[in-house]
Amino acid sequence: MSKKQLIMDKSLELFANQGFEATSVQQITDYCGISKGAFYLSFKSKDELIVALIDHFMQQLTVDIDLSVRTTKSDDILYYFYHTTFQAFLKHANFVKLLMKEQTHSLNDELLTKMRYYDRKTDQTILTMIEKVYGEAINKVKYDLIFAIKGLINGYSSYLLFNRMEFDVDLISRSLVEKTDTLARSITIPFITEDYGNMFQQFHDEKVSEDDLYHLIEETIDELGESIEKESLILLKEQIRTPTYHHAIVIGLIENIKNHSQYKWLTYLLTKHFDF
Amino acid sequence: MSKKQLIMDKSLELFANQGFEATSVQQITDYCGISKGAFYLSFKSKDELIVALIDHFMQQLTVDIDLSVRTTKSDDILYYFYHTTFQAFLKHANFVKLLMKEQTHSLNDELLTKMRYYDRKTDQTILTMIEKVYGEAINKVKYDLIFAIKGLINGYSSYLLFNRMEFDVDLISRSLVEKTDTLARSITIPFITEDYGNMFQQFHDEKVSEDDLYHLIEETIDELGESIEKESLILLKEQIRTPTYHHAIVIGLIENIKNHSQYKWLTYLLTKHFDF
DNA sequence: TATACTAATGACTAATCAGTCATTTTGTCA
DNA sequence: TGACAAAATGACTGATTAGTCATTAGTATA
Repeated sequence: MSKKQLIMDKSLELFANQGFEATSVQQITDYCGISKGAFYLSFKSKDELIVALIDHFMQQLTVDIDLSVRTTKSDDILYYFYHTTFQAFLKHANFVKLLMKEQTHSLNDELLTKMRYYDRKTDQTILTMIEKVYGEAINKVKYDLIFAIKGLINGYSSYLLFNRMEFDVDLISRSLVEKTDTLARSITIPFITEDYGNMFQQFHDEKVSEDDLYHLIEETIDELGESIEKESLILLKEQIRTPTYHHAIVIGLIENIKNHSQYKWLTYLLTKHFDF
Repeated sequence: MSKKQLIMDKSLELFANQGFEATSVQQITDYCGISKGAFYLSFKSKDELIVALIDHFMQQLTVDIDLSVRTTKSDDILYYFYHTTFQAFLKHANFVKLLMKEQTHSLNDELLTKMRYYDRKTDQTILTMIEKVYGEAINKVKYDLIFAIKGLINGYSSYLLFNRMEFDVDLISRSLVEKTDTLARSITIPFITEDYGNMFQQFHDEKVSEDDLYHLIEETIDELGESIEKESLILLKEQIRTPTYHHAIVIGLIENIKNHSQYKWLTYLLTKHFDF
C-alpha cells in the first residue's frame, strides 16, 4: 500500500470518530506510525487530504450507483439502485459516518463546490432511474420525487448509523422500493416543480474532455507495474486519439480493467467515452 | 434585551454561517460590541453558550410542534404538524441552518445526549400524531413511518436551505401530508419493526419532577419585573406544593403566561403537570 | 567502499484561540 | 461630592496547531 493510501485509510478512521477539525495532523501521523514530515511529502496540506478523501469516496459511491442504474435492464432498477446504495454505505461505513457528521462543513469553497457537484450527480442518477422506470407519466412530479427519495435514504441512514451499521440490505431495499413506487404512482401535489430541472441541464450535456481522460490514463499507466492492465491502458490510450480497432476489441480492453475496484472511475469514464 | 440574549442572538448568526469551531469568542464579542471579559460574565465557557443555544431553540421547536399535535382535534392533524414544523423552521432559519451544518458534531457528550433526547422527543411527537390519525391499523408499520416522515422533512429542508428559505409553507405542508397519507395506507414491508418501540418507553412515562418545575418557576419569577405574569407564576408556584384553587383558576393563571413566547417551555411543563 | 540521491525525521516557528485577572469605568448610594 | 460596589475592559497566559526545514537514515550505483 502506498503511503498516500495508508494516510487516507487511517485518517478516515480518526475523522469518522472525531471530525475534521478535532483531528490533528500529529494524531494522524502517530496513528500511521510515520513522522509529520512524511505526511507533508504525500499531501501539501491537511485540507488537501480532506479533499482527496471526499473525492476518492464520493467517486466510489456515485460511480457504483450510477453504473448500476445505467446497466440494469430489468424491471428491478429501483431495487438494484437501493441495494447498490446501501451495499456501498456498508462498505464505506466510516466515510458515510464522516459525511453525516460534517454535512456541509464550511472548510473551504472548493469542498463545498465538490459536495454540491456530487449531490447534483446523485440527483441526475435518480432522475435517469425514475425516467427509465416510469417514463413520461412521471414528468410532472419527477423532481419532487428525487427529493423524497434522497430524504428517505437519509432518514433511514441515520437510523442505521445509530445502530452500528448492521442491517439487512435486502430488506431495506425492498422496503424503500415499495415506498418509492407508492409515491411515484400517487403524488399529485409536488412541492418541487418542473423548473427545478433547469439546474440539471449542465449535467445532461456533461462529458469529460478527451484531454482529461487522456491524461488520467497516462497517470494511471505510470502507477502500474507491468501487467495486462497496463498493456490494455496503453492500447486504449492510443484508441482515444486514433480509433482503429473494432468495437469488440475496445470493449474487451475495458473489461480487462473493469474488475479492479481502484480503477472504477477510469472504467466509468472510458465506458462513457466509447459510448455504451 | 439582556446581555445573555444579545450574545445568543448575535452568535447564532455567526455560528450559522461559519460553524461552531470556526467562530472565535473574540469574533462574537466584536460582533456584539462588548469585551471578551463581558462574555465570560454571561457564560462560563464557549461550550456553555453552545449548549444554551441548542437548548433554547430545540425547546422552541419541539414544544411548538408537540403542542400543535396535542391540541389539534380536527382531521387535519397531519397538516398542522407539517405547517407548524416548517413555520418554525422559517422563524428560526439560522438555527436550522446551524443544525444542518453541524449535525451530530462531536463537541462533547452533553450535547450529544441532548440532541439524542430531542430527536427521541420528535419521534414521540410523530408517533402520537400517527396513532391519533390512523389508530390501530397503523401498528405494524408505525415506527417505520416515523423514519420515513423524518426523512422527508430532512430531504425537503435541505432543498429549502439551499434556496434561501423562501417557500410556500402551505404548499409544502399539503405536499407532505399527501405523501405521509399515501405511505401510511400502503406500506407492507416496514424496515423498522415494532421492537424499536421499546426505546420509547422512557418517554411515555416521562414527567418532569415537581422539584424541577418548582425551581424553574422560581428562576423565572426572579427574571420578571412586577407584572400579571409574575403574580400568576407566584400563585402557580404555591399551587404545585399545595393545590387549593379550582381547576378553572389554574387554567386561567397558565393562560396568563401562555402567550409569551419566551415562556413556552414553562407553559408546556405546567400544562403537563396540571394534567390537561 | 565512496558517492549521490531520495526518503524520512522531529524540533522548531508562527499563528490562533479559550480563558484569566489586574485595572478602569460606570452607577448608586449617603 | 466622595465612598463603595458592580460592570466592563483588554492585555496577557498557556496550550494547541499547521506547516517548515536542517539534519539523518537508507539505498542504489559506480
